[in-house]
Amino acid sequence: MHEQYQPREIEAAAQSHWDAQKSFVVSEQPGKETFYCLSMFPYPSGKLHMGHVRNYTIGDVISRYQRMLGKNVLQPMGWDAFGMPAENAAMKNNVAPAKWTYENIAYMKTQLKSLGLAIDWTREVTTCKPDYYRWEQWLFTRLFEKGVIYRKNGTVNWDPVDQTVLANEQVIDGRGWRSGAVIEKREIPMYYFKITAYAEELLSSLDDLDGWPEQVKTMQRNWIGKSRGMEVSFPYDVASIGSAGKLNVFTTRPDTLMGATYVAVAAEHPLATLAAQGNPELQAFIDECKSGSVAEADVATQEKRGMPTPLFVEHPLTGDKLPVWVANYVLMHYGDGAVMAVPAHDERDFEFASKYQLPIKAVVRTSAGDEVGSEWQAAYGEHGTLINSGEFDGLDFVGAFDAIEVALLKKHLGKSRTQFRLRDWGISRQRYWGCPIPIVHCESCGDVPVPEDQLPVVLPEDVVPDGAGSPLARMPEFYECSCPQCGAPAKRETDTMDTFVESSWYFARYASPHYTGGMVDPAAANHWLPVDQYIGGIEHAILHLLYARFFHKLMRDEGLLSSDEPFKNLLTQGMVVAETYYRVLENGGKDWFNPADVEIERDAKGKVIAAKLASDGLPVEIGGTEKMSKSKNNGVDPQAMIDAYGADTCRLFMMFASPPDMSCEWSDAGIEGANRFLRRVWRLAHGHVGKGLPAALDTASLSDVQKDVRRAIHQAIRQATQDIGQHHKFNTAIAQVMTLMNVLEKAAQDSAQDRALLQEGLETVALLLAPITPHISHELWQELGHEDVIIDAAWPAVDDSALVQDNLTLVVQVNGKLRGQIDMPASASREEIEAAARVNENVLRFTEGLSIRKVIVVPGKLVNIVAN
RNA sequence: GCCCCGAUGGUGAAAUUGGUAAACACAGCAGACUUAAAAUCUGCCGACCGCAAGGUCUUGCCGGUUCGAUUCCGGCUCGGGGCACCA
Repeated sequence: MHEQYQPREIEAAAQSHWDAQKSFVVSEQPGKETFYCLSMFPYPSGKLHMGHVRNYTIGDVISRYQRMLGKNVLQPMGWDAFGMPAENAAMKNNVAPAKWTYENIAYMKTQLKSLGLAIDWTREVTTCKPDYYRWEQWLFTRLFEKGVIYRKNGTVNWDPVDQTVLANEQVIDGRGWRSGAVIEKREIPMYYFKITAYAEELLSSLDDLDGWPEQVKTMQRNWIGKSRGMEVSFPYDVASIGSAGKLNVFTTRPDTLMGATYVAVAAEHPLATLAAQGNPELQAFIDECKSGSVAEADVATQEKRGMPTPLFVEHPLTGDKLPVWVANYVLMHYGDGAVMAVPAHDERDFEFASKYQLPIKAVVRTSAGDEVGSEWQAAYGEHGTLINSGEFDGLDFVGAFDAIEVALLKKHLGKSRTQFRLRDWGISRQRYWGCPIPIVHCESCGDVPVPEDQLPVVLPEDVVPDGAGSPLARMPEFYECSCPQCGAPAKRETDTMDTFVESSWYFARYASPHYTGGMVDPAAANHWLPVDQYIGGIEHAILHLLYARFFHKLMRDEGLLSSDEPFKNLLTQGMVVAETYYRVLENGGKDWFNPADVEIERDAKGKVIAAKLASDGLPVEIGGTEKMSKSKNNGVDPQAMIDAYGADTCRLFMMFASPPDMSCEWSDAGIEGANRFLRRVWRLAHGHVGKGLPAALDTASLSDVQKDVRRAIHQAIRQATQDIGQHHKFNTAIAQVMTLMNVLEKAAQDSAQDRALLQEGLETVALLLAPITPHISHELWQELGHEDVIIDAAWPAVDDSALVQDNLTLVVQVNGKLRGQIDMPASASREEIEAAARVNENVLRFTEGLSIRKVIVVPGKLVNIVAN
């Protein structure tokens, strides 16, 4: 055993052993319990970032721990390889997205391997390869025929200068990021997944996901947004329009119907279009509403504006004339693109009505009273007893809901309805680097799905996009084809699919990644699925996880697999953040400096007081900790850290810095500390092994001091097992091992028994660290005299007899304040504990002159004496 | 704007069910070893008062429940994630 800890050699040796033995290649083994551990696959952006290192280390710790519990563990990896960054890189460097992507994959794969992850690389999946996406196209055609996919118009960001559709991310302050042109909303035909048909199930089966964080389930429930309300129809004023009709709205507050004072429609609503005929002013307003991005955050934060139309509708119950307004806060795609406005009981309506002097009529008695003042109060939105509502006066919410429904039904002007906030999933993208949509447009046959024997529709890989629309739409060799049904000349669809589609089913493909007979081999899929543990960033809490759940149900309904949900347990990891440093430029912008180039100045207590740039010695501003990003230039390159300290040190630091679901702050000093700890472990083991391996431990004849050491060993096992196995709190598990190391380093090494105890201690350290720092543990295990390898060793078991303690220290409080401690035999009764506490010197001092009202004894913990 | 989450020493954090706030580290300070440096080891380390024993205060802010609140409840402030074409 080498005297120094040499991570480079140790890690290379361990990794080549695993490679040679194919240690992490798994196959279905009937009868052996499976554990499918999956980390969200990366987008091959160029090189690994710290978020990847964190994600994959967490997954690896769980995988290796489960393997030590004796399970058949599957941990696969792949590449979410389609997406916009490849097109951007292509435009910047004049290189084809395919080439750029494949090169990135090759490099990032070497990086992942250097982390020593227990991955079955034979199952690698790359979503931009035809053998993957052909099954996505196959499913598309099946779903299209079933009607689960359909075509309708959708709204997109249109850049009028570049003549192209932009992603929300590419719209900055309402303008195109490259052209600077004001963005317009434009309607184009798209394909949609009918996810709303699964809304009810996506909602209800959340209740069965016990292994998911409550927070994520809440977000999904709110996103799906099931609400019970009323569909209400407002008949048009025939005379003023020259045609009759009904304006339909949906409301969750039909009890406030008698307080509706106007109705508002979205700019895209047919009624708005109708009203704008021969009304240039209104038309101008509608056009203005069409500028800006389609992102809801932009729409919802813009100033609420509106314009009256000359139109009126009739109140369905009173027959009163209500004016029709066009308002920019009404969303066309939610409900019916129109709302009934009750300014007295809805904050947005209140704001709008106040701005445009529309009437406000209170119809609910709230905790704020019967009146509505000039300032909005939260109480106005409460449920309460109806007032000013004619025959409905005095009814509560439920009573009014029912009575108003009866009244509306009688007039055929409304009925109760369940509404979802969830919208169908539009997947058409006018982009090149994505999976082609397998549809052929034929003049006589319409939209024809590409037959199975003609799949895949292969994406040409030698194309360099230029940012002006989709290149496929300009490639006759791609789009010219004949109709699969009638054989006439036809045009292939040139849109590609949303990249969320690929990431919605990759977890199933890993079960049978090379299967050529279908999307998945049902036997393999059912063997491995559902995923036992899924790990990824919290930023995916809604969209990706909802789409993957949806796809799983689609595949189930195709008969491809039998489970209802894809991910049994979910762990959402926090972000990796780091300090930022900048200087303000003359133009007011900021110049960001990488932490690696900045020197820190501290005061006597170690508090950071200033920072300067190493290269010029001049001060820089400290910008606070933020998510590692290119824009803030605060990224720390994991490769540099692995090269300098080794993978084990990086993994240990990452797992120790904070629990996985919290954000994790990068610290150069912290990684030094992690490295120091591994060197300490190595040094202790080296000293121990150098003296020859000891004989077996005789647990029956331990001295009190030796019992203390052994208790420390088994306390560490107990705690670390709980922390890793149950709570995924790797930071406290590591702290336990550190505490154990502190004990072992101080323990005697004189007698054979001492040395046997140290052997047990060091084996425990190696085993408890094995999932976290697998390379050093691999090496230590051999040095400690084991023939087998540590990845196949069993996780250590707690010897309860080692934990027994004869005496306990209890805390004594007076009125909840700590006043002393008493040592008591573990067997002491309540009465004995209370008696001992009462005569404690400090307790007597603080209870002098007071009478004791109550004594609370918490066994094994404390005594609280209540006195006054 | 809407939904979700978070806030504890100089720093990262810990605290089974409401029961000793600050475990384990990092940084810092003092010392040992060394010709020196590195490495390593030992001690101190929330704030304030005190020679000390000890005391008072302290978990973003305000209030409540409780013998006892970092933990539960109500109301704020600030920070983060998501908002359907970033992945």
